Amino acid sequence: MSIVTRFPPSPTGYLHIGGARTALFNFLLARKHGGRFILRIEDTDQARSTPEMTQAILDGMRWLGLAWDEGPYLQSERTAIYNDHVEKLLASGHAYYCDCSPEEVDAMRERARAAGLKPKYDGRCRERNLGPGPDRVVRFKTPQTGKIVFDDMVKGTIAWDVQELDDFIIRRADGSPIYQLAVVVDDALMGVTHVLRGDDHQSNTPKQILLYEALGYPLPRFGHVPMILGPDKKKLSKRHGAMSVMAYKEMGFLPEAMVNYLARLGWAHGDDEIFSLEELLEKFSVEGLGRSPSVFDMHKLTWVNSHYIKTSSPERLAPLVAELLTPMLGCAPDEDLVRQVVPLYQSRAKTLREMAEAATFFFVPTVDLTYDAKAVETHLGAEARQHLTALREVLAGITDFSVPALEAAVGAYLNAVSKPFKAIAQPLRVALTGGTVSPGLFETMAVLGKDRVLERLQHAATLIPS
RNA sequence: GUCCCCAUCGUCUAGCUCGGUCCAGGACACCGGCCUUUCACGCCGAUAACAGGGGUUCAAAUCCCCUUGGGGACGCCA
Repeated sequence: MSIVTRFPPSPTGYLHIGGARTALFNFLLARKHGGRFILRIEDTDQARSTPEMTQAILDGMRWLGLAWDEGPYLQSERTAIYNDHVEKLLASGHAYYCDCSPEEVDAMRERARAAGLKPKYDGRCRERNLGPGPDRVVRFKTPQTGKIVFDDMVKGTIAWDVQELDDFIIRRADGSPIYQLAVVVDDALMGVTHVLRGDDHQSNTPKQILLYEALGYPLPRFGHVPMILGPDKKKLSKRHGAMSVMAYKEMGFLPEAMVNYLARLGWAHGDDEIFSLEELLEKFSVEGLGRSPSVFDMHKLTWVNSHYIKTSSPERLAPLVAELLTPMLGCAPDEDLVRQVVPLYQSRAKTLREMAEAATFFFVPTVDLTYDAKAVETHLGAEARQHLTALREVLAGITDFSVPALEAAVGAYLNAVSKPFKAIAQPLRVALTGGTVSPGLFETMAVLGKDRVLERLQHAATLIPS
């Protein structure tokens, strides 16, 4: 049997961490078995759905590399299909019209809650045989006795007493379908065989199973993955900071790092930690999914990201860093220079943004270079001035600015004045970079180039009071 | 409140299906040390968990029950 999965986000928000992980799992499940992965936009709530969010979700999916095979389908364009099904349900006696006002229903729920019972609609319109009319919703006629049992792909057998359910609405008074109806109809019609979704949908499953049965459609397999929690162990939400997957792009995370981290949140394959998308395709299986909620850990995400930064080619990283650098510099940096700078930071930066920020001194003109006052004060004194001036002459005399040549030249100077490298390292660094932290000095000088090195040495000398 | 689900280091987790090989393994973080021109990287090392209580059994992290704790759901949202 061919597997068909889907990811059905609601365009009422961005593609967030939890949604992205669900999408990933569904993508992997389908692709691993040569099946199809469908993207469907659940915008039946016209009041809260926006095209901008749909676009944002698509952008997020693309950034992560989660290519869908079908869709995106828009539920808002399928109203007629849902209505056909509502009519079928009405005709077969599985549904009925109800004219209770929202206030009346609220009151019922309130009473039930006060009595220590589960808040439910009491079914008072069940046998009234109401026809269509304004302000009338359609409710599903939930069986009054029985159990619904299903075998969850991740949690095993789950059972519900049908008495926990009430006659839920399947079509609004304005004629639009409710989620429960729309998902079932679409999943059935689109041939979805496996529904992997968040835990928060677990309680919807019995209702949906009832709908499948009433409609005479075959049931898919359901699987509910636990929620992703914030550091406070509460459901991850905006309170916990960046939720949009694209926000992580802005923060300098690589999509492959995001995918890798997300995959490991709630899923494991032995002790393995690093997975490319290809490896995930090969190793993913629902058996590896965990049953308990997991906490989103920025530290580990960052570590995964630093791993990919270290192992990616400078060619891959350079354009991404340039993109981040542009707004910081006010203009696009020289791509070739970026390519030379990136390797110096691959083991030093944990995010691309960090890399861009740390490397700005390579790109700003010497006159605009910011010198850290504290650094200048502690490292640029009278003695430093002498060394820097002398070093400038030494360096002016060589044409080969390769790392070994620079090492040799500086080494010879140090020998002549019998000083250890330590004596000039920090002054040199401050003079060249404006601060006390940078990649290795010789690499830095090599990339900076002769002209700018001499320029900065001269400029730095002017900062030292004589 | 009612119902559903869950429960191994601070965090992600392996182990649980087929109880012994687990005085519980890996990773991140944290803390030490080494390396060293700064910062990183790298390497070495340390601290750290089977929620509690009952069973079953020769033997339980692994099976059963209860308690506690956590999460989710109870919408004319999805």
